[in-house]
Amino acid sequence: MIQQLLRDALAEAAEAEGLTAPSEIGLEQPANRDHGDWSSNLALATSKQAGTNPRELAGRLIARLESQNVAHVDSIEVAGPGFINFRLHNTWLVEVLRSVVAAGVENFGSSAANAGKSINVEFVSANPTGPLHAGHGRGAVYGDALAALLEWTGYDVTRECYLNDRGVQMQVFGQSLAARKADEQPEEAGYMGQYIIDWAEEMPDDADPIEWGYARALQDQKDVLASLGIEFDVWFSERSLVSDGKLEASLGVLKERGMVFDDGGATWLRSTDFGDDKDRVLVKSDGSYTYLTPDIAYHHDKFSRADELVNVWGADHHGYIPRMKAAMEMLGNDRDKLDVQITQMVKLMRDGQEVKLSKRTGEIELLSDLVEEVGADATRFTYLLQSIDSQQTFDLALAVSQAKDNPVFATQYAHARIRRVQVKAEEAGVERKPLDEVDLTVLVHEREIELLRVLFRGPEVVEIAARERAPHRVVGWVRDLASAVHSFYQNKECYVVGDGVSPELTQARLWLIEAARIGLAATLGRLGVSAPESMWSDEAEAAMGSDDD
RNA sequence: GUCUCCGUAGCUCAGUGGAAGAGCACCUGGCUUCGAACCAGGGUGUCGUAGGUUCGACUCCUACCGGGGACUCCA
Repeated sequence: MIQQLLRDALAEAAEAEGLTAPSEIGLEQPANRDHGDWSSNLALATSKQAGTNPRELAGRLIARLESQNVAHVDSIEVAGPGFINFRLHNTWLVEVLRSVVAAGVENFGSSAANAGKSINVEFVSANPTGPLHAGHGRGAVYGDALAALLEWTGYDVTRECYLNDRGVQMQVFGQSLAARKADEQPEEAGYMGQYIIDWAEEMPDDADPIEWGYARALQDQKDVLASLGIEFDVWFSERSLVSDGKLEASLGVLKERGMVFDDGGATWLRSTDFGDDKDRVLVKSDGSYTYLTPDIAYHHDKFSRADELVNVWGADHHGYIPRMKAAMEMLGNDRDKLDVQITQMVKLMRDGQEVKLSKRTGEIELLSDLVEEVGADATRFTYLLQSIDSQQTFDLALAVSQAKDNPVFATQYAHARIRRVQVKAEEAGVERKPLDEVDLTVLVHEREIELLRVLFRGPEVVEIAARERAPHRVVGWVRDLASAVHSFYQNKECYVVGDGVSPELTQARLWLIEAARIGLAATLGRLGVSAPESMWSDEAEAAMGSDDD
């Protein structure tokens, strides 16, 4: 690995200067290529220790480095306030290509960084009282992609969805269905959406509105999630916490430990003792539980099943975090192992107009409508485009655009273009020789180098994205890769097979595009987006074929 | 009032304490379908404001300004 090589060399140089190098020597690929291929801040970090200014120290370190004759290194220079910049021969990128091909689509970007650790990712967890809307979609796709990212880095991942299948809202849901069935308006606090009217019509006369509605809603949610390729390992029922006694058990522990008190006929959790801004009611004065109580039992149960927990919640739940963390701490769990990711709101735009998501008014943008309109790939990719920390505008027109200003299209198209070249090469009778027999050092064109440089960054991006819980970083990277593929493909000096291209160059470029294809297919696959063979539909392709005649 | 997210190019947004970015839009040139449902160039910025920490801050800390969201014996 090139970084290790350079770090070792830097450490050796520092030692020769009598310096104690930092445990992790700073080394990065500068954004600006005028600053070389790799850059280290070692001199800046140790100049105080050396008792000299960074630039002078950098000069001394460079003299040491030059005498080491480090592999791949072409030249070293001091720059800016004291950076040590390395310029490398392209030979180091040949190793990148080999490692990508060796990993293949299955293993590209994967690591064992978190091997042996289990993690539970809970997401969606929408009330089973209605269909999922477009706002839920963001959390659903984010959670699923995050789970994939975590698997990529070695975690044993459980995808889990919590079902709030008991309590007040289920009663209200059942009453609303029953009211509509009787052609009446639901009571004021009831569910007003059009779907209640539709479902009430479907509901058999003798059905229990709550149980029938629960099954109906759950199936509806499962169907739309399946259409997005999302499947859960565990559907966890809130009712089961009551029936198997886990709710009473965790409440009992809290009582035993003096974590609750009675006031006004209600039972309160002393959450302020553990960082919450108010105490919270667990058992209301009418004897019923609040939403929080079973949820505490639920999270305590999850802690018994996984080393780490991730919750994906909507922005309206952020205030809920301190009380849950407080309760987990009271029950003896490590609050820092509960990681809550908050997704900010999504605005849907169609024809420049905002589409409202309000459940109350019934003006609801269903996730199923969204998927039907733009397709599963575009839905997933678009949701994943930007950080969940910022509000998102989801442009329905852009998501289906068949042009490169649509990031989904541009990225998939890059894969299709590579496949087309590969197929054409085969049709022309050009066979790709085994990698060992191919001279990759002929890859020196700027477009080729750029492809390899992007590919090199891939695994590191995956690692950062998993740590930061930020799938959008992988999306950013795969867009960069696609862009590099398009630049390569469009460049007339970069034909893979052609009259002016030597057989040696053809072989090297066949492997180059295969490496790029691996990067695209592996990343898109993990994000749950397809890597198509062609962007044309079968019919369009047939039509084009006949045009050639 | 308290908590929280956001504030970076005209717009939409990336940015891991290290030397300000992408796409779109815009301008210039190219492109008779060949691998062009385009290509090559061009950046226009007090990184919301003011302090602080640091050799170094878009990044960390504090306060303030502006916008979104949340505060319940609701879920």
